[in-house]
Amino acid sequence: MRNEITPVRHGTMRARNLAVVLGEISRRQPVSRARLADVTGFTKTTVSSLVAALKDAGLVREDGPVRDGERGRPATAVSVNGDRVAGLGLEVNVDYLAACVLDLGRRIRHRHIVAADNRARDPERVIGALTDLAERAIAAAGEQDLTVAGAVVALPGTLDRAGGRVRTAPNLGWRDVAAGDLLTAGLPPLALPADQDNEANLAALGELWFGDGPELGSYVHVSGEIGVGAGIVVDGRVFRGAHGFAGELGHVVVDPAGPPCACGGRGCLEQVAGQEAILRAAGLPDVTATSTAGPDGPLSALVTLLNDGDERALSAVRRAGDALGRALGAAVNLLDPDTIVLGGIFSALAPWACPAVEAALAGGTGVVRSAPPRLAVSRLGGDAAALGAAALVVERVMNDPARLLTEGSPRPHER
Amino acid sequence: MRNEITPVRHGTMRARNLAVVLGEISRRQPVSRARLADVTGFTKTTVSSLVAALKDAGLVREDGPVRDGERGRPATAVSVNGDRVAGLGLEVNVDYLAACVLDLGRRIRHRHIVAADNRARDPERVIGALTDLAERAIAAAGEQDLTVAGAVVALPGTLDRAGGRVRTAPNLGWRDVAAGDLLTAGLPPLALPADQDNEANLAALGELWFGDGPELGSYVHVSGEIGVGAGIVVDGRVFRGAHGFAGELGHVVVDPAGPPCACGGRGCLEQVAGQEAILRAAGLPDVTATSTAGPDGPLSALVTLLNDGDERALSAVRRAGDALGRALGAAVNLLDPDTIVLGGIFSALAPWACPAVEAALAGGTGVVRSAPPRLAVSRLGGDAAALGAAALVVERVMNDPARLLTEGSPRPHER
DNA sequence: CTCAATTCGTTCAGGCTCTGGACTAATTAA
DNA sequence: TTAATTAGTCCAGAGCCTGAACGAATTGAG
Repeated sequence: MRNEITPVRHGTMRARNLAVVLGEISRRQPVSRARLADVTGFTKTTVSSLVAALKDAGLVREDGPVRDGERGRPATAVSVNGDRVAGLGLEVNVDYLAACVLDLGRRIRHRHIVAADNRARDPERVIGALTDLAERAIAAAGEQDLTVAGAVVALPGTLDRAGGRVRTAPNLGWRDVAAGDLLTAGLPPLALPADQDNEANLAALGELWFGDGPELGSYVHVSGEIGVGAGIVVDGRVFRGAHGFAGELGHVVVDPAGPPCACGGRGCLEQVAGQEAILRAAGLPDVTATSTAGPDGPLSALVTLLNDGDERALSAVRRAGDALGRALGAAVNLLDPDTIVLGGIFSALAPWACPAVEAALAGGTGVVRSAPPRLAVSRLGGDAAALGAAALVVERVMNDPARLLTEGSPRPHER
Repeated sequence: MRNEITPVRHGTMRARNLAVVLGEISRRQPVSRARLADVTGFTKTTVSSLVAALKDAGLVREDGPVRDGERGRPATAVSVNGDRVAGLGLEVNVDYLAACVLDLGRRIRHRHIVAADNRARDPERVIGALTDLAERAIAAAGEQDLTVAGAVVALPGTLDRAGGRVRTAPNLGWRDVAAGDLLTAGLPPLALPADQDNEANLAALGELWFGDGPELGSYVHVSGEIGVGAGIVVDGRVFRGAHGFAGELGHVVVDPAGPPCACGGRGCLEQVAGQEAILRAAGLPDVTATSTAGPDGPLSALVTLLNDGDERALSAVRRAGDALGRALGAAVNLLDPDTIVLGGIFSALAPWACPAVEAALAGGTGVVRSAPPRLAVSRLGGDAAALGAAALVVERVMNDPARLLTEGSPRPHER
């Protein structure tokens, strides 16, 4: 339970230092060995040795001599090599499947979204279709001479990550599905084990890497589609809580006298600001089952109404924004983020919802903190979670490149 | 912003491994070197060398041979030596000051609480009085042959921990006070730098070490006195958020139409479940300025009424419990703790407040998580934060014993 | 009582990784 | 052409962990 401090051996030391140097290269590229020695505190000897190992693994590249205008021998520029290793991100959502291949240089090399009504299908069938998508993505990566180092799947539900199982995914109708096993069975063996994570967490990570990223600092990323979820990122890491269920913003109660929720509570945020609730309040049919599947599908009608100034639609969105702002007020008091990021359906509705969100937020977060958190809107599309999943694989490679050096054989004695 | 991976050298490796072994000794004491080699994965040689270093520093002790009933050479039992090093915990609160000396074996060696109305006094005077208390504590430690390795101060307000400053402590009337400098100036130099932290965070840590501790896992510890605060502990570590203001449970809005709060919001939990609000609702005068200062002072009248079955008092506490439960519901959804611990004034009121808290909590935390969080009541007294502060010093020694080995000289290149 | 078996802890050679000074390489300024 | 400057490599050395061998202390069988 207590945070474990693990033994360190020479191998561990080497592995960590490889990560240190790789990280510094990524942050400052192109960069010379001499400068790396400066910023890391290593000797030039050590830096040379570490860079050589990274170069052998294809993670890093020499770009040729560079003179800085100063005198002295010109430096050899070292950069991350984006052309050898990539991460695969996968996403299962209610009305689509998505795959995304991201190279070490954080360039998207392949991206594919397939509309599919996954509510109507068996979990096995869905994972089967996802595996097909993954195989095509791996093939596409291979054609670009990229090796896929690992895969992460984004799933809309509560997970038992250690066991590789989906506990419940209410919007998919799943219950205790061994998604991890099903997926690994269908995939060629990768250097890193396949992993899964909550869609909201991964969408938040997608924002970190592809949105306004580093400027955001610590933030809460709201990512509603059918349900309403939030990914909490503190210092670049996802906060998961004790069992991985942190960030369940959708079931924060915003109106104790409100309508009952499937979760057993009353007046959950999801019942007021979820996609179906907003559509209903705006007088639109619940179109989730119609042909316009895929990201942003069911919302287009609502956006049209809003653009036309339809009063009922506007008030529905305002009411949702107010409820969202109040729930976020609690999140701000409890989690102390720098920024709130609106993603999912709320990024499309932001022009109309933001004022209400901001007002409610300001009313609930007092002078305790010096500045109220900023409110930002995500510019990422519907497959933010797939992007985040791929980015997570890339991040893992960057944080422990040694795993790719030892050619697949697991590192000794990790306890 | 991103979590930094720091370079590892031989010295770092050694330092971490010392911590590994010391931690394992603490967890399993008395324990043989052979068993330590088993559980850590180190060779017997390495364990012997690490234990020898810890023994030289006085952190560890050999207890003589022990036969396990099995055959073979009997083992030499190794245990944490609680008789050489200690941590000092200090606490400034509205109506008292406290100090506490805790040895490495987690035994309390000295404990002193002084009632004092700190609202009426200059910050310099308060810190001065605290320094006196600290000096007496250090002297008391010295008489028991204990070296005080470091000190941590618990303060009821928002802090700039890096700068050693109190930003605001509304209940003390402090604003931008350089508490860290004032304290270090008055104290003899210690091996570890003096540090400060929020009272709620440290009270939560106190619960971890002295309450039901390890069983709690991840938990939210409510610690209201004048204000209402919460310390969030995940896997044995305090969660602080981006600026260290996480856990501001007192300013979660529980009634948007409620009374205005000093923080600028309306209907904050503190306005309904804070000590003054409860006393007022129960028809009691606000006695915080009277002579009954010190922990639990102003509450005794209320507890008497509750024991007498006074309907007005009972309903006031029920209403507070309901509000607290609703705010905690949001905390559970966002933070996903195993347990909620009621401390501060709520531990005294628990018999009457718990049913309401539990009911409200159950209504706001649905089936998303498999089991609702347990509700526990702290058995710690008013100086829980001072205990937690001292425990934090001890924890730091345990997590990095090497700092005490190198005789005060700071370790090289920590960047 | 003696000897084999067993377990504990130490000793010593060896290997991995970082350090630090010396050295070579490549360039600019005089 | 030469001195100065900066980049990167080489090589001996030191710190720390590993692993096999060994002495120490005890139990149980003969």
